[in-house]
Amino acid sequence: MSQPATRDPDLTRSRILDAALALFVEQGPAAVTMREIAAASGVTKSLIHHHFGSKEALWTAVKEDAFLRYAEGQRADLEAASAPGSELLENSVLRYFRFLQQHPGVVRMFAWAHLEKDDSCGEVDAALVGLGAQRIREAQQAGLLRDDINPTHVVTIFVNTCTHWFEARAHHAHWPGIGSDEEFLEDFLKVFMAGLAPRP
Amino acid sequence: MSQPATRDPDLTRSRILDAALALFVEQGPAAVTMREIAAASGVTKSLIHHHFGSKEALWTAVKEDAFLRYAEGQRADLEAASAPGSELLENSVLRYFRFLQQHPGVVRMFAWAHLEKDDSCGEVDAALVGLGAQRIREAQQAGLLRDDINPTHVVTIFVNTCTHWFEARAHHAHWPGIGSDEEFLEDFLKVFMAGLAPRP
DNA sequence: CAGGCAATTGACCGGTCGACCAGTTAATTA
DNA sequence: TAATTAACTGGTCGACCGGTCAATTGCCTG
Repeated sequence: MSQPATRDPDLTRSRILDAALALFVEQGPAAVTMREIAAASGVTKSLIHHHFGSKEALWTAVKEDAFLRYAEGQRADLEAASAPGSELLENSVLRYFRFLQQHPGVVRMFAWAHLEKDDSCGEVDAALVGLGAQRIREAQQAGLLRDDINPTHVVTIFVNTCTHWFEARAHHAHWPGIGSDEEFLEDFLKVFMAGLAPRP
Repeated sequence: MSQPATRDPDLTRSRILDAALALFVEQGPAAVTMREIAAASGVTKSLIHHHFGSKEALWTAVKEDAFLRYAEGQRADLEAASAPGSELLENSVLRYFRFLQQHPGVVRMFAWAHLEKDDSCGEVDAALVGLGAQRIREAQQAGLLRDDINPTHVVTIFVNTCTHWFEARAHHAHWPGIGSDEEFLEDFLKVFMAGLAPRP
């Protein structure tokens, strides 16, 4: 454990956070040891305690960091996409699906947090969901989507479907006749969009 | 740890399995100790090793037992419901939603299995999904449902939505405007059924 | 009723865990 | 440059982990 050329506590902190994130996401908080994290981040175990206090506190910091980055990425995506009206929802689903496809760690992170009943992670995206729901409400008022559905539930439906698709991938692989990511996404979008079309 | 009135290895085994299931579901396999399981099941730690060999083997046995009971319950439900045609799908969704609502442990059990990439649990319900998909295919051929959607994907969509609803309950609680179990179920069914209605 | 065998026990093992602490080293400040 | 503070290290602690083992107990069979 040779000393770094120059001391940089911020860099050290982020190195620890990165290594811890990778291990926690993969094995879950209970299965990871401080020794593993120390080895993976090239730092002594004592130094982790110095910076974060305890394993519990480190896990909390890792979660906060990860969810913050997730929320920022999603918000950037959401604000960049200013396509108006009817295609906005379809694009949102597509964007969210692609995001999870490219960030499998995020899905696992949420799953660990849910299992330990950590509801703090829900606060980070409450604003995002609120914003999405608002846009859906506007589309409803413009007559582009049926208006007898709670807008928040519209968001919840596609978030649940997409998230669980990636969470249970290995499980679903055994199901007869199941298709690829692309085939499933296409089918889901067909059903979802048709289900939300304005009623005659 | 007084000896039981009469020796009954089968009862002992099932007592251990029950106690282990409760603890594993609650805390996850890595966080539970053999000593906890022993205390909860009123049995010595050595006896658990005698009957199951190791913690790993016990966890496997617990999963097999739980998923088997799950699959049996679902199959019974599915066969009992012989309502023909268009209402069959809606009833399936309702039945699945109610089942998860009444068996929160099942949701967590699947989540733990998914996180450790255990795909063996997917084998237990492959047959169920196949059966469900077959019924949907029949409804498609009878013109009761649109036929341009993969029937397995139809099952996957509602399974994902319902499962994740209960898995992420605490998380969603922070989302603005979100409704109760009943309100969400109603909205989902509206979108889902309308999305699957035959195309004009 | 004798004797074999599985169920069951409590004591014990080596190993690893998270945490702590005294000491050293480098940057910062006055 | 002297003093102060914070980053960083290696060693160590008690607790607890999963697993083993010899000994005991009760059931079943011949």
